[in-house]
Amino acid sequence: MKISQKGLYALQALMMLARHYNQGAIRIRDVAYEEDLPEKFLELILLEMKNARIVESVRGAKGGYQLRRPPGEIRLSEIIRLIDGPLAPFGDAEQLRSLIDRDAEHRALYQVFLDVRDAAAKILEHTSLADIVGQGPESTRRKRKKKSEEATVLPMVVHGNPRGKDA
Amino acid sequence: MKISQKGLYALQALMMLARHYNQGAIRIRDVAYEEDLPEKFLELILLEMKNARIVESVRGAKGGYQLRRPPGEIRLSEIIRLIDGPLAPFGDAEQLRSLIDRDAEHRALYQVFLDVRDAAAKILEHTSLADIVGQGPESTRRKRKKKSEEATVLPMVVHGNPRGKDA
DNA sequence: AATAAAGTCCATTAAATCAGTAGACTATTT
DNA sequence: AAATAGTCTACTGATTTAATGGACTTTATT
Repeated sequence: MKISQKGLYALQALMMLARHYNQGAIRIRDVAYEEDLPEKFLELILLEMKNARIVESVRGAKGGYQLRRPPGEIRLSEIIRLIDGPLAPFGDAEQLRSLIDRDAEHRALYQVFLDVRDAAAKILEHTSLADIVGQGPESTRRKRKKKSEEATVLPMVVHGNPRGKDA
Repeated sequence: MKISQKGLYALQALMMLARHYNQGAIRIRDVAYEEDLPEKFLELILLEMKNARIVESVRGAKGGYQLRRPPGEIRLSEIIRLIDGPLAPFGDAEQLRSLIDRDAEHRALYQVFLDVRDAAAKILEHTSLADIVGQGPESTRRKRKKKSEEATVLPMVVHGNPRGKDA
């Protein structure tokens, strides 16, 4: 799963609306200004999220957008799936399961893809907007672990990473 | 992280070479035929993997490609990073860490992205070609868990998935 | 030495996706 | 009626993706 610029904008916009939850409708212009997003592009994004019933709009003067549900009930997985599609790194979970059944030669590879998607899903299904804006009372998310176990992910040693990045 | 068609081809090609490890050089044509990949495209992919020192080539008649290291020492993360870039869903790990430091407003969001990338990295760094072709003796990978705990990832209930896919 | 086999390198391309922008239209408030 | 603000449709330029084609180089075999 890759999160596009558009996906990031969507998440930022919703975080802003979450911060202003229960303060009535917020104008697109204000969301765009506060989060520094391209206004016209944001317009399309909010429209899409309205159609997906994540936000609702108020038209006309004094109009704007607001969340349709409390921030604690909007999970990141929902937003990301809407804007950027399935969480799986290749295809979607359904396809992968089918390939694991049918394609004996590559079964193990697809199983790894599915494991990756499950790991991502586990995190993103359990994290809500409330968890990532300062003040949420209802928390979907289990607390971060302390600095003690920030284990580097590379116990296998050997050969190193040929690019400097993403170690 | 998204795995492209090209990335999948790369993985399939390397699985094939892993299956034929220690059998000398295999022609591009044979890899393409056995894995059903577009031959000319595969040519570019193998060249790229040669430059990354994952495979080596033998030129001229009786030439072909072979792995440069045993299948147990080639991790999926290495291949995917080469072809499709960083494992993080947005930017790379370095960037995310920097954003977590500098962007107070969105810190928690970027931390979630980093958590997702760490989860993917943990799986892909620990899985080698040997783990996903039938016969590998050296296994990098911890065994799959049994059918008992195939836990569905959605304990939060509520609202359901608006698309039918990738549940 | 000639030929065939095989990888290498360079250029091009059609289609899709991405990241917007523009403008006319509709609904609501003042 | 005027001003405000969301809605909808269309377009665009840039980039990426998934290839293809063809000339060139290297090596083995005859």
